[in-house]
Amino acid sequence: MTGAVINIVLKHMFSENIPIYLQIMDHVKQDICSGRIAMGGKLPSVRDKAIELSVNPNTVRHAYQELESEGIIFTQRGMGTFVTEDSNKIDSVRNELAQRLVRQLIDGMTGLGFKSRQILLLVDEYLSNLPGDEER
Amino acid sequence: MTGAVINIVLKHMFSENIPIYLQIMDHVKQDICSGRIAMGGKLPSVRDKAIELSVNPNTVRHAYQELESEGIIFTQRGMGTFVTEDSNKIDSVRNELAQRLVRQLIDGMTGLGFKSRQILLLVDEYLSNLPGDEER
Amino acid sequence: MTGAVINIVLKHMFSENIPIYLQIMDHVKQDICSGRIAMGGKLPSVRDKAIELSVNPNTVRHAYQELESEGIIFTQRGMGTFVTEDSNKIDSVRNELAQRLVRQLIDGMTGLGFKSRQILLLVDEYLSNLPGDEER
Amino acid sequence: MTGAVINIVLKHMFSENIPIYLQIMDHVKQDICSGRIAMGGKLPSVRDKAIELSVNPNTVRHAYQELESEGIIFTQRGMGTFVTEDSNKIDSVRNELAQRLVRQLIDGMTGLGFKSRQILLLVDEYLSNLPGDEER
DNA sequence: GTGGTCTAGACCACA
DNA sequence: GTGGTCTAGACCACA
Repeated sequence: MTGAVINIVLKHMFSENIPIYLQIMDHVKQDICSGRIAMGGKLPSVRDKAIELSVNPNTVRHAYQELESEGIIFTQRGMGTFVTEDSNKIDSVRNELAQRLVRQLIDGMTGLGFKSRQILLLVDEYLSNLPGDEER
Repeated sequence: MTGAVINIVLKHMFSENIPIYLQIMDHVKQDICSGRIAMGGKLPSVRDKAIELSVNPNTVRHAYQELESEGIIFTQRGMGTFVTEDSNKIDSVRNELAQRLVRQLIDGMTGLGFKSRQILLLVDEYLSNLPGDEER
Repeated sequence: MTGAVINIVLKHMFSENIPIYLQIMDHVKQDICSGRIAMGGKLPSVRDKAIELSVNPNTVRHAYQELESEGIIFTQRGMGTFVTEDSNKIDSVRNELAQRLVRQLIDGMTGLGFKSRQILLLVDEYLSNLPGDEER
Repeated sequence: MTGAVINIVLKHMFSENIPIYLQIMDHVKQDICSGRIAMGGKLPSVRDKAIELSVNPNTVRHAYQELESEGIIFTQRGMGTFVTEDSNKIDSVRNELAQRLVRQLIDGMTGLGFKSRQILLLVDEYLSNLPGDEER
């Protein structure tokens, strides 16, 4: 009754407007493309991943299923879920994602009225303020 | 009755996984921030915009209402919808959007394992392949 | 371009969520019931009232028509619009309005969990803070 | 085909001239401020409330969304809608509503030509005729 | 013509 | 089951 009351509903860290299962898919793809999970390596179980992300297991399952149907991961009965060993596949995923990101940036910035030079400058500036990243 | 009938359903050009009304909001913001719609200027009517985008009027209205609640546009009963005349507001929207775009790019690329130098190179390359844009 | 820009869209003083023509009706009723416009007296023309209220003449006309259909005012071709001379009519309007106001207050306050004593206190307090009103 | 057919369309109990979603908002606020729904408690689901009120679910959703944007309630994906746990928020809502009600009464009655003493008398009289309300 | 509200009904993501 | 988005279409208030 006395003192400040704060609403604590600590949940996952996903952006509100994109389906969570899609965001999980992107995360997993990043883990694979960056090598954080090796080719042929084992993914966390649906259960564990759900706990890690504070999300319902169904949501993780949905993401894994989509990734499987895209051929990026595969499931082995009773063993778990694994990254494909097709390096071409992984490369193409990586390229697609990178393409999409760059296109989004430039389409968006152009729509806002920024010129090429200004876009490059802003990106450079933002990168300069990043911590770490020794080997630039 | 005779011969094949082909149903061509030309529809809007929206990305699949983000609510349409949010994409409309971003488009309108871009129109405003780039000056394509002047400060204080009149937006297309809900109905017209809906036709232009091949979308239900309710969806456009949803977008306009959100924009109004963000203070970027305002409505005059029976007269239409207009861009705010508060230039500070517009500037801050522009900055927010630019920030978001750059952050998305860099977070995503970093997650994929790209280094700063590579990111800048890719952006530069993409920009070089753009048509027009004389005054870079 | 420099200095603060303020959005001036000075318009009528009506509450947003109730049709303007209804609010005009209530205002006219108050003018009549309080005697500010005498029984049999002449109302401002639609045109003048519209200007006074910064409203479209159609809206005032709508209000006047409704009032006429309620028998509170009547129109004389070429002469203008006049208050009824039926004092019973006016009394009953006054009672209806007063009833409605008191009921709204008490239903609302009760819904909020206020007790009778608290309601009276709040009303009294509010009245005490009113300016003027010598002859209480 | 034989005999008279009578269509009885039992509908909600809303006043005609105020948008239904606003009336729902007020009702919910009253439920919260009076403690009929506890702080942090769960609101009826959109669907249930719609059935209870004989109203389209979209209308209830509209009301809930506005209440959420006012910070009085919040939504948890797939779980439901809940009352804020910020007691200050609730207090301020309660005060605002009470203020509005009292102001409406007094402005209206004054406009009708009632004096302070008369207003208090009428309110008192109305309260005396209420059933129940032991603990006045 | 212009925005605002409402209904009916479908489909989706999440728990 | 729960909220969110979207379509199709009707009717209203206001200018």
